Amino acid sequence: MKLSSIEASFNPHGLRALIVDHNPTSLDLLSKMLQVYRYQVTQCRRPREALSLIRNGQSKFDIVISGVNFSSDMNGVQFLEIINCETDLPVVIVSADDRKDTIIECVKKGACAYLQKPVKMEDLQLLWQHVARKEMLRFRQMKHIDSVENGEPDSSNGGEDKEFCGSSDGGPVLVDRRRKDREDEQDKVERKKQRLVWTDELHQLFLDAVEQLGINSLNSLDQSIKAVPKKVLELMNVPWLTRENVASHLQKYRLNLKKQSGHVQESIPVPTSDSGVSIGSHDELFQTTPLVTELQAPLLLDHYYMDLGSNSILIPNDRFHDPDHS
DNA sequence: TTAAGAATAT
DNA sequence: TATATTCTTA
Repeated sequence: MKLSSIEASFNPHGLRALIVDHNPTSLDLLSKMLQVYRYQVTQCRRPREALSLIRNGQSKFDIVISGVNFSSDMNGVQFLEIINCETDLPVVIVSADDRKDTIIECVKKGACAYLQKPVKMEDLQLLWQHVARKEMLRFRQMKHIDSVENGEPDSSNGGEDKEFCGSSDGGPVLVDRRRKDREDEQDKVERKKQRLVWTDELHQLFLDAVEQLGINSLNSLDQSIKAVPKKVLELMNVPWLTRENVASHLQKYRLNLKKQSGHVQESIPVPTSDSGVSIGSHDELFQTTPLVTELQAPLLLDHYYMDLGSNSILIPNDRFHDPDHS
């Protein structure tokens, strides 16, 4: 594993989060909030369900976000214990319980963070840090193991990779850390970063922004800076979108404008084939898209008007800044 | 030093 | 082709 591949986890995009909460409403709310930052969310009502999801390995996760109070079943602290014993997934506890004892107990049992309800967007945006931290830790461990395998001197333990651990619920579990690490590494590679898809909703926001700014000045002689990526991005107000995303889209948009206006305007040269016939017709995408009504636009506009109950919201304008890009 | 816009890569 | 990334310029 190279460091660069670790750094791929230095942002929330595509991180697979398993969220566990007995209350369907807060489960749903948390899910929506996480999706704003493009976490891949799996919901779960009961800890036991969550455990079997993790154990059967069908779906992999990068982080677990759990409540503490569950009506029946096992409680959150037990759940936390078991997960920590069987896996090295980072576990974040979310609860309205602000008693110091509870918090301390959770941290003692291995919670990597304890978030007070109501959860803030900023809290969720930063959860990737816990995944990254574990990732780097694993990296160090692996380097260590490899050096032991290569017969290099080792001052600490004798290269013991197996851990024996009892669990209150399913009997003892034998974990081969080394094998698991390899699997997880493979897994990490498989977590491809998502390629942006310009959905109708997204494109409509783009169009709205461009329109507000005034159609771009095709030649830069026009002093009033109009539809430039940064401005468009700001107006669109989609937290996970990057300037580069918009720039790329804008480039294509302008190209298509040019093509289309070629039919009307003489001043702008139109690409022609050998036969002198104008080539390149319209691109569907940039034809007049039907206006998206609030009802029709599900997730995306949801982000705009999402009501988080207590204080209505909210999409923070300061987007996450990818350190890779700086 | 930032960001726009073009060119190029995937 | 659509989108991402890199390069050049301001």
